Amino acid sequence: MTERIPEGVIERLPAYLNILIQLREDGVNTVSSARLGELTCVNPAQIRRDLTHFGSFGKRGVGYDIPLLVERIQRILGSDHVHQLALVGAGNLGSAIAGYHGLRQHGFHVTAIFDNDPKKVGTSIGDITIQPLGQLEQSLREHDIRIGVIAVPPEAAQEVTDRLASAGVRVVLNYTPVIVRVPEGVTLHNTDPVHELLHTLYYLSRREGVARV
Amino acid sequence: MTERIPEGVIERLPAYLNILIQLREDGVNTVSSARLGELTCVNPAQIRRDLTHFGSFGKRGVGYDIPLLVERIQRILGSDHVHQLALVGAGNLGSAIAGYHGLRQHGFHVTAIFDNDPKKVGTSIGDITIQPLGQLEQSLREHDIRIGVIAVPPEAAQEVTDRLASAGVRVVLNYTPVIVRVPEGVTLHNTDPVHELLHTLYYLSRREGVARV
DNA sequence: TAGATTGTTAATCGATTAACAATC
DNA sequence: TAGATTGTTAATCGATTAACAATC
Repeated sequence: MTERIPEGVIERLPAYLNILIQLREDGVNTVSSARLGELTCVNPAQIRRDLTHFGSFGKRGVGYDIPLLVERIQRILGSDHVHQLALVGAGNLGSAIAGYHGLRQHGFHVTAIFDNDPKKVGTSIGDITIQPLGQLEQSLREHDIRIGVIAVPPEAAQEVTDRLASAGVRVVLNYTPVIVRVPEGVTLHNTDPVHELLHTLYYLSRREGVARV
Repeated sequence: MTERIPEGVIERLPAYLNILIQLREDGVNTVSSARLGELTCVNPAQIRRDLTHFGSFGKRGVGYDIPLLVERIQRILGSDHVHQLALVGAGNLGSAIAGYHGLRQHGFHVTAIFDNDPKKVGTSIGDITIQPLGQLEQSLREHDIRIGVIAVPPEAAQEVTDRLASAGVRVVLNYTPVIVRVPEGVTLHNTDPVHELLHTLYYLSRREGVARV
């Protein structure tokens, strides 16, 4: 299976997974590509096409077994096992992220939280004790953490990114509005609400667009 | 100019804008499509192509005038004037959003904040006083607010969405992990950090991908 | 067996890119 | 004038979709 998988496919898999998990929670056992297409706003033919990149998971005349498909997609994405995650910044945003239910649901576990506010260090969010920034490198190496989430004030973003990267982090999720640079081999995700709002705005001002994004 | 603009173009404009604003702040006056392409990780030909959908803003042999291009893109997107925004939920996440610098920078103004915790009602975030949820409809109509941001606990997400929509909101930005339904004519944006993490995970587990997303 | 729905191929569609003439 | 870089066309590429045979 050395075939190259198109980006678009990988981007849609989490959307399928979300709906499938919700269906599973509702006790539904089987779903057709037609129904899944409705729920995800994706063309049914495309869903079938997407899945065939990884194998054939359905039963003709019946549809897809939901628990099985969930499992398969999770294995494809790598969310079938726990991923440890370091959170830098324990302000409002950091606290919100640490408490976010969806993370846990998909196998992400906040293992370490850092902040350089002495008032916060030593206190806890959930069951994680906030550590001083100085311990970042040591702690990351100790737990072999590969994913870092940045929720610090903008001016600290680049420095924190650099330190995360040099401590072995492979994926950086940047929640600040600053554009940070990452070294080769590190994947950067910018989560900028404004970016999306601007995008929507275009359609809003045109009185167009019912696009679900 | 009744030409249909491809989605992809509209999605890239905010990225151009972000870089252009940053360049402008750095005092740079002119940029070529080649340089802008480098900074945004977009093919220069594509940038030029994208812009021609709206006119021709550059000077051959010279490049693009940054202040002018910023202005043009802002006008295209509709971020050249202030947009009022209602925030529902004043917990950690809500507070983080209210204090987010990038919003203001792009002309978004948090006009009203709602929460149903009596301890929070009456207190302020920045210079906005938190109102009880009961005042949502009245307050939205009064200020003619078209954009709503949901930062409430998951179980309240759908109800709040419904109320926002029926009070005239046209764009809903959903920060909860719940899938909410919106009526026809309302644009929904889901901001789900897990979605992105899962996407990245795929490349991480394959030791591939340096994709900047 | 009849009905349903997948997996897969082939056709369509649109987006990206390369190339270059226009022009600053 | 020479060099640079746009605007635009045409070629490439890839992704989406329709259609249908396979099969549950």
